[in-house]
Amino acid sequence: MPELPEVETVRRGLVDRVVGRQIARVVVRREGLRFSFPSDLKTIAGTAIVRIRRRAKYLLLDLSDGRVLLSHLGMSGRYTLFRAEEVPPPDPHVAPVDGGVPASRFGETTGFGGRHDHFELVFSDGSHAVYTDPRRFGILDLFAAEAEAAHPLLQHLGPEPFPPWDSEALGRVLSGRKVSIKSALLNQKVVVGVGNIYACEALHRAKISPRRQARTLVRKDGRPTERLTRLVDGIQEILADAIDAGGSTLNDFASVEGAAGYFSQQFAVYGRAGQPCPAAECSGTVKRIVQSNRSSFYCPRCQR
DNA sequence: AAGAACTCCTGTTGGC
DNA sequence: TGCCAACAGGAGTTCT
Repeated sequence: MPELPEVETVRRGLVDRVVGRQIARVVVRREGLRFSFPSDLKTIAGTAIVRIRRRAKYLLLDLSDGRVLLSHLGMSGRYTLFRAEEVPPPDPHVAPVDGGVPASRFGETTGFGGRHDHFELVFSDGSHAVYTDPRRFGILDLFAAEAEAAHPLLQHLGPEPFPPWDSEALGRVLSGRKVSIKSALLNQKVVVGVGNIYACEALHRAKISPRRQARTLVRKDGRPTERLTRLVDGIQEILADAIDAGGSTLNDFASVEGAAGYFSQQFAVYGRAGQPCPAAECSGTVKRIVQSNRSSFYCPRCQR
């Protein structure tokens, strides 16, 4: 589910509700997600969350003892926050897990003790943050702040898709590359934060075929083409629109759950195979193809 | 070396 | 109605 705008929306929701809180306890309900949970995860008890940053699609929670808790939502991860008074009553028929909050008979719907609630942070004021991830593609890691720059998941990441990043920067990376522009956009070494959906949408806005070779967007002298300029504009516009859409629902803690999902307005092409291209003056039909094992949606008529 | 394909997992959807 | 294959999604790993 989450691409950069969704992760940013979750970050903002968490900032409002957990920055400044002290972690009283960590409840772990399974071994790990994609990777095992860090063996010292429970040692974050007693620290406070002092800041929450985002890098690419990673959330970075700065702890008061100088360590960083890294969280990636994978494809189905979400956080649900409960105030102390919202914690559901324990079900006497269900044994507590890990000495933590007993599973509730409401667990499946509230996020408490549900089958995919893998860990939770219990704060000293009695509130909770529950991490739920049915597909378990998420990642959790813990390391000292000084180790961040060399972290294997972070050190090879490309630039954030916002200024000063621009078409010249993107052009330098794409020069000579034969890979399709769509696949290039999904490569986090090229630019971070753009996932399958927004890559399709940005290419549609820029009227560029996802099949076009990346190198054809760069002139021989290394300068960006008009297409490349349109593409960077398209990426930045759609990400900004999506963040705004997420932000508009932030009052409600539901957005922290990720329930807001992708910003709700209709996508122009994503998931719309067989439907008419919504671009002005275009009479084409949206088509679905597979690139690098991922679905691409585009209009062969207006996207060249 | 670059690019494509495969892999992890599970809930949902579409076709027969 | 029931069964099952296909699909979705991020990114590390493996293959070509």
